[in-house]
Amino acid sequence: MARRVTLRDVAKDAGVSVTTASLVLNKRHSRLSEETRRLVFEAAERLKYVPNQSARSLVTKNTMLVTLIVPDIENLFFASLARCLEEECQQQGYSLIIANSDDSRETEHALIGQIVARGVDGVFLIPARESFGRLDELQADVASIACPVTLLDRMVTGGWCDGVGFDNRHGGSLAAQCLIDAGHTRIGCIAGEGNANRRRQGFVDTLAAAGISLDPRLDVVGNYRFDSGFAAAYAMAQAGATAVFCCNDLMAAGMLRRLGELGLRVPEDMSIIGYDNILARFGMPIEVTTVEQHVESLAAESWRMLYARILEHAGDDDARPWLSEPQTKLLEPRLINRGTVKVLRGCRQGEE
Amino acid sequence: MARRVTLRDVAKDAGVSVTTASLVLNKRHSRLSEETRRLVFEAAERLKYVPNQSARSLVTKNTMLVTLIVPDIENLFFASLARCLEEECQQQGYSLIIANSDDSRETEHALIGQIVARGVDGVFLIPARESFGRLDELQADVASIACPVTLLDRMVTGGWCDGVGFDNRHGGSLAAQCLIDAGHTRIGCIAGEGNANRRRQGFVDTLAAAGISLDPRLDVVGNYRFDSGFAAAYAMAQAGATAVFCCNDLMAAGMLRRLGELGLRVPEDMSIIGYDNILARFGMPIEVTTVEQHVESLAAESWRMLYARILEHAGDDDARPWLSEPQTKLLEPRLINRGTVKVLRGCRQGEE
DNA sequence: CCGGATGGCTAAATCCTTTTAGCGCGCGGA
DNA sequence: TCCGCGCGCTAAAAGGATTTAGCCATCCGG
Repeated sequence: MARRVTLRDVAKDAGVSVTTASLVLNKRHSRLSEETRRLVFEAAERLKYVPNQSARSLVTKNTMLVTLIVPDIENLFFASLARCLEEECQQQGYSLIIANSDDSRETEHALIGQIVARGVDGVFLIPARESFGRLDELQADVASIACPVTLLDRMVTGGWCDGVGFDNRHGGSLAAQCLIDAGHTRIGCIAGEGNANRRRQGFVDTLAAAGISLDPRLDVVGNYRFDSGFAAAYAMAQAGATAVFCCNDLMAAGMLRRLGELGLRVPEDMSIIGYDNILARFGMPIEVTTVEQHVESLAAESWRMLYARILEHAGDDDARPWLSEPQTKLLEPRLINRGTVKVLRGCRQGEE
Repeated sequence: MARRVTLRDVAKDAGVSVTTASLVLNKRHSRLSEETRRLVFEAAERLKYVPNQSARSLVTKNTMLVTLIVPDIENLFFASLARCLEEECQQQGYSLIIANSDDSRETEHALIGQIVARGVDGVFLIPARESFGRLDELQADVASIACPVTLLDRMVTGGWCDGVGFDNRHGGSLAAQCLIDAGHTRIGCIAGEGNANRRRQGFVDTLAAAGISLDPRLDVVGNYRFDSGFAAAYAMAQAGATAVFCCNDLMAAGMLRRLGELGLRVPEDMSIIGYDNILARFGMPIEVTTVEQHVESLAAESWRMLYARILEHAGDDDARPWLSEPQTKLLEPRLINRGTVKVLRGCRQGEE
């Protein structure tokens, strides 16, 4: 293969030393004449010089690579997140390696091993579900990574690692408040493991504060997928719920569909609140009142945090910087009203 | 930062030369005593040695990185594909960098520039929509890449570059045959740019061969998204179609939903065929007869092709290997019957 | 006229591996 | 005795950048 153009070639062509060429091209022109700079740039241009990233990494010790470990990119929320993160990284010249842990502790462990070997500059980690109960293993793995790590969306409040996520309890409470304000009292909820459960918690607490309790028959466990919303719809309607809080939009979509099949109208016969506001991004403009998690913000905020760490890390010769004082940032979700919550007669509030 | 353990450290610890250590660890034990090998392995183990990939890349000239340029990872089909490709690559020890072109020619161009700079070992490229009409630019970009490139899903039959995709015309023809066999004659189609249009072509041709023509009012242009299926449903029903071919499942889902709202039953009042069979992977088990594109096969096949090229490429000192004779592989889609096509009375075929 | 500062540039060291070329030794055959 | 060979191992080069230390003029102030 025709050898690639090296810096030496450029230097020779420009009639200067390799050092000078490097200095010019990296804009480190401490004291270089305009003339010399022009010569080097022209030579580089003419020869179509592209620096060898491996060689550069070898000496600068940064690879301009960031890894994202995601449980499953085939999850709409994570797909969106990956998209936004990639954009953020790209803007600063970093490339994003994406790897799926498949929610498996073992796979996650293996991937982290690879990361160590490859020596990336930073890591976004969305812990696998299987790591929830195996915190010590996860921590050990993270500790073995020689570059900054930021936890995303899950397990972010541990305080042992940088983390950015959403305030799920507060999101649940927003949903509850919306239903309370609309005068609902027979309310259902379909939750699920992890964050969904936190949403449910905020939801339940807020209802309780308003003197409303969740009928156990209306308090079901979902799986974040369309089918569990679909499956739960009938029982909800049967049990006489007037409103249901679905802990993500996909379950809400399943429920909407099933209700439609059952001949029930939303919101006339049943009010629905979803969570995520992710469907629209995928060309599925399901009209449902929902608690939005602004993915762009999550991506921007976490990159900001990781990038800052990467910069710190570069200029240090001692300990792991982010072990010093891990940061946690919780973003606030926001209710988006799309009219699938019916205001019950005689229960209007706030308006005269 | 505590300097990472290098090969020199291992060698010193094991009491051998760096060369020997390298030889042992890379399993190139041409002629090394069992004893020496043990020593080196133990030292490496003890010191937790991890080779520096940058240094290795510098000399071996391969980075163990593969890039996937995808128009938009927030497209269900591409998300699935990315997932599968990542798995394939991972298995051979390669990491996958994912970058979104956003269907923009300019972004694609910029990304390819980065690829050249980073020097990855292989590239999966799903061309941006904007590149469809600017083939020469795309070709120039691809030619500038110094490693094997495989086109995926789009523009794969050009013959100027390796490519793997599905036979879209044939897929369309499968859909048509299904409807013909069921005795439908007033048939609608919602297509779209690119592959959808190829599917439509196969569909139309096969219908024509059976003496059926598509009413122009029933021949609409979609955008691959839920909403365009949703929007087209009413017109289809109005115009008296008994069956509609939706060129992807998302449009089929939109149509199903709208038909439901209109009080029309599927398949009793309207038969529907989708395309992709992608929704189930995302937890949306929409029951619709569809033409399946087996994503795993696409991923496996394209990785096989790319990997073979990477191996060729490694051992060559001359021309670009894949310029010699580009390969094209078309995979066959498959009809999955899920009962959303009604067999019209008096038109049964094949069964007695 | 001299010493020191400064401007413009470069030689050489360094980063860490892989890989090539070959060294020294013991042994078997001539 | 000597040659050649295979074995086990290693010194040194190569790979392409960044970075440190410093050289040589010129210029300015005293």
